[in-house]
Amino acid sequence: MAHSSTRPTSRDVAQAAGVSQAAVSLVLGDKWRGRVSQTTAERVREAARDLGYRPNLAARNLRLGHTRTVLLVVPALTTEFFAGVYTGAARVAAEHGFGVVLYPSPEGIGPARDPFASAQAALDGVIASSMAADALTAIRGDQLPLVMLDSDPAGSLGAATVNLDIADGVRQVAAHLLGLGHRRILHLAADVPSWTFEVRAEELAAHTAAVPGTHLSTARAPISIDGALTATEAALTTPGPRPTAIVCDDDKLAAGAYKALRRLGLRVPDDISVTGLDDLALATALDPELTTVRLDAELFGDRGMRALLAVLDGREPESGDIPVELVVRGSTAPPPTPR
Amino acid sequence: MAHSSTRPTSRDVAQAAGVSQAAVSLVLGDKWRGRVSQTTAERVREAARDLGYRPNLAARNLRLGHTRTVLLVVPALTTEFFAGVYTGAARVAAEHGFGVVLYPSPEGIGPARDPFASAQAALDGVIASSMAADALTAIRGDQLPLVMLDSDPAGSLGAATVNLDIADGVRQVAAHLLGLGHRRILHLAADVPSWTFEVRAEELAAHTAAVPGTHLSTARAPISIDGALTATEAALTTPGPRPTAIVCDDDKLAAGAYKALRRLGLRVPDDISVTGLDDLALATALDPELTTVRLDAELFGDRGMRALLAVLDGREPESGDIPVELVVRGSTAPPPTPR
DNA sequence: GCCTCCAAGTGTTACGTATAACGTCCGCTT
DNA sequence: AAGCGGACGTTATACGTAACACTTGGAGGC
Repeated sequence: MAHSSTRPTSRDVAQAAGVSQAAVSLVLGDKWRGRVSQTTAERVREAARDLGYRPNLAARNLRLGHTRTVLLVVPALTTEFFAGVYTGAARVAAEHGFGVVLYPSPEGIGPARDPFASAQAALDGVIASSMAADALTAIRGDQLPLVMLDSDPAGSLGAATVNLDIADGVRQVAAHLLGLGHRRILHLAADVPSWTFEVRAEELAAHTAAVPGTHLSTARAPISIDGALTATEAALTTPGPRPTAIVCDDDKLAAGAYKALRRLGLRVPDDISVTGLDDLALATALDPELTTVRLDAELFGDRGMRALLAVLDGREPESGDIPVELVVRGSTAPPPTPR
Repeated sequence: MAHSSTRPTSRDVAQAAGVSQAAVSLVLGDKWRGRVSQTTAERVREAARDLGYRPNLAARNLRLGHTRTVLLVVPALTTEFFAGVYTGAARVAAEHGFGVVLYPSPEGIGPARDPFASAQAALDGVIASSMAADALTAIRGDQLPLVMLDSDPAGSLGAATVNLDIADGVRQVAAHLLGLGHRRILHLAADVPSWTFEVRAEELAAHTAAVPGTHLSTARAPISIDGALTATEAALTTPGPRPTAIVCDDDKLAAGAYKALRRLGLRVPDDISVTGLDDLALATALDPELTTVRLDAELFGDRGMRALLAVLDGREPESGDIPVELVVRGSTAPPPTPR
């Protein structure tokens, strides 16, 4: 409360402690090992505390040339999945003195092709999830360190990628269903052009084709309960033998499938089995509880952030996909015996 | 690509365009009405484009003394509700050239009492949701403009508040249930010390008490499906007449109640009615679909951000609670006729 | 007794931007 | 003809911080 009503600066602290501004910077920056005496350091800290001093981040960032802030680009915030990714990323960021700002892309906020204008912060790096290639090249043009989540390692222009082992998850689902005896399977696919969903389709096709006599059909729906409802209803009311299992690209689609099946008077799992992918809270709210693939969203964000920190340090990011786990619940059973 | 490999500065642009750095600032800052000629301005813009110039935000923030960045403090990110609040707030922020950084508080990231250290950005203001009083005073101590969401207007130390009209929502639920003939009601309450949940309890008590012969009981559960499951099961297996309706503090609790009822062999809504509050995607995934109170999360964030912008401008924030709407679905019906 | 060296600091500078204050030329009025 | 103001810039400065280069007063070595 020296004289001014504005926020105290390091110079105000220096004056209060009777030292130079440089000494304050040394002490508060913990760089004072053999440069400032114990007692002076304590005096500085006390003055800072008394004045309620907080360093001006803008000035620090300007001086240092970096901001310790990264941008997390996510496709949407309509499930808790990406909230989990954010939480995981933000936790390890905080451990390393970094902050995370979120950019729900692309049709969300602001001009879609300029995440940087919207994220008002100056950035040290970017973690981008399931991003379209053109937006990717725009970011690359900015020379910012970049980590891609859930993206084709081959198509990422050399950016580091961190992926969940979705392929293995789909393999587990296929093995589970085929092991129960299912041979007519409907794939309820997300109608979103994204690498991760292509992987699901390819992997499922490959594994079902490996078992003779298996038939795989596909229905596409936007990722919403109602979208899945109508798509499933349409797929199940076409002529021909009915599938005995529905593999959904995510849990939300599965919830829509449940509703379609109820409308059609079919019972899960007696008449038809259903699987999801994500393991959202939704999965255990359904009746019966959904057999699904558990994705560890927080670990995903965690690994993504660690990879970005590695890139920033010039180190090699840890490689290897994140394992996923099939969680068998009540929505899958052997197919009904034909009579 | 003049000479340096670092990011181009406004001075580089000036050199390329053959003008002074000040002129560049004028042009790019759109302050050149009668100060720079049309043709020079165009030349500057072209040079900036060619060099891929992006202003250094840290330098701008330092010069300007503000950051156009606000902090949004939310209790958790485990449902899409606060994701919606963020989305709404970020949208209007972007429209006004502001950015939003998120701080999931308090047991989440970093040292709980210092949101500012974790949010690495320098801040112009704070929007805080359902916040405990001690954290509130810590923020107030920093003299930052503050808007409180979902908080007691009387206890906010003079900070602006923006609230959903939860009281009216609860009133609508009570009127709906009482109108159907329910007289024994169980309140499945969130076991979280927060003003918004106190309001729900008080309001429900007041409205049921207004109808003679009505009995209200209460069960408390943490906000999770499993927590609600066990609490509901316990409440319904105590001796005495069974309630005919369960009013849940939010949709997630309602999902837990559904599971408990299924275990007990009770049917919704024939044996017992259930209501929620939030209208998450979960509500329509349940069978039967949940009668609940729709909260417009994005509008909530929108109004919160607008209020903060008003405070920053020295204007008076718009007052008045945000209306909510009862959505009647299949989970409520008249109570079973005693026989 | 002189040189060296270290602890304990201080003075100064640069980061990149926005803007206030200042110059200059020229056309036009009075 | 003198002056005046608008168009079109430029020069200089400050924002608050971190770090480099320097100073100073002893203590210790030989």
